[in-house]
Amino acid sequence: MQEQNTSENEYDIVAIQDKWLPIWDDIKPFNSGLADDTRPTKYVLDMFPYPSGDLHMGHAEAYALGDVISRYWAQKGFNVLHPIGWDAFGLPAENAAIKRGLDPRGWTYENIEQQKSSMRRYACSFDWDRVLQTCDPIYYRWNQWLFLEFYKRGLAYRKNSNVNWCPSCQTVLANEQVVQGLCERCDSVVTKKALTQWYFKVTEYADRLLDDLDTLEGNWPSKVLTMQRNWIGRSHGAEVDFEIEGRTEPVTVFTTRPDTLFGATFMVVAPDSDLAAELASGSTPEVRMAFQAYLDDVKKSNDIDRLATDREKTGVFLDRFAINPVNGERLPIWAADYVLSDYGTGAIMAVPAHDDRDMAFAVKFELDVRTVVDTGEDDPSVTKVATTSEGVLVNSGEFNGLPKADAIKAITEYLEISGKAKLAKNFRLRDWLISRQRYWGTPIPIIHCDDCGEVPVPADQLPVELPSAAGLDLKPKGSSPLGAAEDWVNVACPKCGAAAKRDSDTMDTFVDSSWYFLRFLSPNSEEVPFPKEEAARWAPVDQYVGGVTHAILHLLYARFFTKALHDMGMINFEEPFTRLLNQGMVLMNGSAMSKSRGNLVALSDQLDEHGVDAIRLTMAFAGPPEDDIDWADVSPSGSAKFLARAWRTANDVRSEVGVDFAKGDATLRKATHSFLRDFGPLIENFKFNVGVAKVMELVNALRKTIDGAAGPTDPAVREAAEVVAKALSLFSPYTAEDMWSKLGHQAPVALAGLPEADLSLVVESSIVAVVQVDGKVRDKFEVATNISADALRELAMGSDAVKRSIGDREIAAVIVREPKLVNIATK
RNA sequence: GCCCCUUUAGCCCAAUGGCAGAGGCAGACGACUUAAAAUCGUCACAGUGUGGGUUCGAGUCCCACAAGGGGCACCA
Repeated sequence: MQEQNTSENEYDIVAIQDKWLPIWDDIKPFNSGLADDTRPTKYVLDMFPYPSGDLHMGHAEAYALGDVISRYWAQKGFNVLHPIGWDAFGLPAENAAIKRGLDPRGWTYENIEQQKSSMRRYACSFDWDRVLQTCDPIYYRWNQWLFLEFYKRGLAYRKNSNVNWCPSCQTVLANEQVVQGLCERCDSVVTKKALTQWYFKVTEYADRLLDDLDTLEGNWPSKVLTMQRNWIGRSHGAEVDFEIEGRTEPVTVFTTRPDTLFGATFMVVAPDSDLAAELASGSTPEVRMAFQAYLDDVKKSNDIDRLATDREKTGVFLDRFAINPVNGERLPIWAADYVLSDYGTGAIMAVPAHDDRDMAFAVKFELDVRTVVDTGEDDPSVTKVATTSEGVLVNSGEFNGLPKADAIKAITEYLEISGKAKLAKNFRLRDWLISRQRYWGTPIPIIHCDDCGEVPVPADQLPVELPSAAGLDLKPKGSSPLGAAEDWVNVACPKCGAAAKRDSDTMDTFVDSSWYFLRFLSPNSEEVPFPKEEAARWAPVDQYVGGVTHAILHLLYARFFTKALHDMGMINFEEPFTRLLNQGMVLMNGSAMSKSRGNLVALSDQLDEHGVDAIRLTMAFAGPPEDDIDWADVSPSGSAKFLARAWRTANDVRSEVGVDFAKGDATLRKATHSFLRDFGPLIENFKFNVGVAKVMELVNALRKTIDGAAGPTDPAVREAAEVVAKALSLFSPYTAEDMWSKLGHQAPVALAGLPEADLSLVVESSIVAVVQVDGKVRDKFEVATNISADALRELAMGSDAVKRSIGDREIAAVIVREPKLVNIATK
């Protein structure tokens, strides 16, 4: 048989892609910045990519899912801001540059161009007029501006502290770069080093960062909320002052269990604290030597040892004594590394009977155990197993008999009168170390002058641009490569004019990503980081989409920035991301894709083989978006097959644009409108996989109608095909656009608008009712949907099958749920 | 060690406390074809990881356990 015009009748995704991409470039359907746009606004944001190489399967999933949401709101008539940019500063660019002897700029911008072109092909609904790159001076000058605003307010400060140090890379590492105590890049054992570094005072916002998580409940994954709560880690308790023999000032300890004060049998101080050094120095020569030896040991230890479970407790007795404020007892003071110098006050009261760690220590060094809370369990002073649960006080003088909560209150209040205690809280959260001794980042806009100290770079001298990397040795050597850029680093002090030096550190790249969502509102402004009125119009982000790997750091830092900017009067909201979706990962045969595992699937190969639309559809259809996708379990060729099937239906329609749908086949119209009823809520609740299944269902119904009695001229066929094209545009925009065109419409289908369901077409006049006996189905019959309970009960009781099933048993109850169900319970 | 999530057909996954199956993959069969591919169509006795409980009724709620995944882990 002779084939007809092939291009007309065969689904050719490559031709379709080539046809529509330039047309979209021309008509810019997703331009969000038109002045006369009166549509309501939505801000949908995907976490921006790091430009390391081309896009991979993980990007493909994340951006496909974000695009479903963005395109959905566009179809619902919203002016959607859906921008994209690049998180372009950072170590990988610098390392690649070192390896190849190139400027990180070249590597970075090449990768950005590569990703940009892949993104366009991938047909995300981005507003391409709002692109930003954090390594552009026009972007990072505002990092510097914000840093200086923070500095003015005391939110940016410099301090000396013990930081993570990789002896091989010769650089400070962020906490997230330390994996199981090893440097993530070279696997060297990470040590601690005392360095003066810049910090952002995140802890000042600890309470608000914690409390405001409640406002996100239901809109963020509960897993992320839990992780943030744990990370901030607020504990309530009391600070209690202990007099120290031979010392004027008392030592304050933080405890969450002031109710156990009578059970304190010793005190422990962090060995690396000033207090420990001072107490030791006031002790005997033997103690001083023992302490110094212990301190050296502790400093040599690393996180691998520290984090080992079941680790033996170590410590050294300082031969000094504290006085228990509740009973005047002398408590020996020990230095031990299970007490941290940077949490609480670096000193604790030890209550071995009711704390596992104190008990382990007491057992090891044969210290007293005194039970002061009766929990009903065996006596810890006998068993040497601490009891930490609720109970009533014993051995606690006038407080005996009080339950835990009351005792905490009573003892704290009792000590408060004499000024020896007060209620207190502590956080696990630490301030954010933002200095990096690296080249490829935002220079810190501070000048160090011998006379004036830290001098902020005046605002009119921003940006402090990164000098060219030419001639600089970027290899890590413990201090920033920028220090060697003589022309750049040596400047006159802005205050006194004397010779001074620029701060040569750069900022952590998490600073860049902490406020980029606001920069999209005016990515090229040289006047302001973002205009207040634009922020009021668009922000906060209505829907944020990204990986759960950023559950703590990025999201916490962005929340901190948002609160700080709020307090600076720049924005009128306090949470940056109203709703959050964490998509899963793309795996291959059960594990993360990697070159070394040999299970890498190249996105570009997949796109070449199956087409963009099929890959995007597969991502959405694979399962719930937060679940991982195992690429071995899904079928991109099946997706392509479905798309061809859907596309063919549009090709088969034989009626004119504007035909009266009301005259169409009732069965198909019902399918179309129940689809319309179900689809929106599914997408809004992130059930994209179910949404795709519903489109498939509608396509099946449509196919059946075209091939059936109603045929391709039936108006309902056109109605259904148009709905399919519009719905499919969220997942597979090329195919949808081509269908829309075949149906006689102008591009873009993306803005054609999903109609509301006509529910009158969906209502059933009759329904199949089920009769159960003791929960088992025994009969069913068709009844009117408006049947009364009595009538339904009557029908059910009259059924022969039901009677047979009941037999001669006595009926206990008849539950009627009209019009669907009757359940007869027997005795 | 503590906390959280998941467990439904060979596989991926649906199912407001009310007939366990929406959709897909793989498979079987049929139509079309000389044949195959493509296309169109037909085909599902799994009793929902295990054991208890609540209920007229449980995949769904509660408890315990198991397996898999994730988070936290000397934070006083």
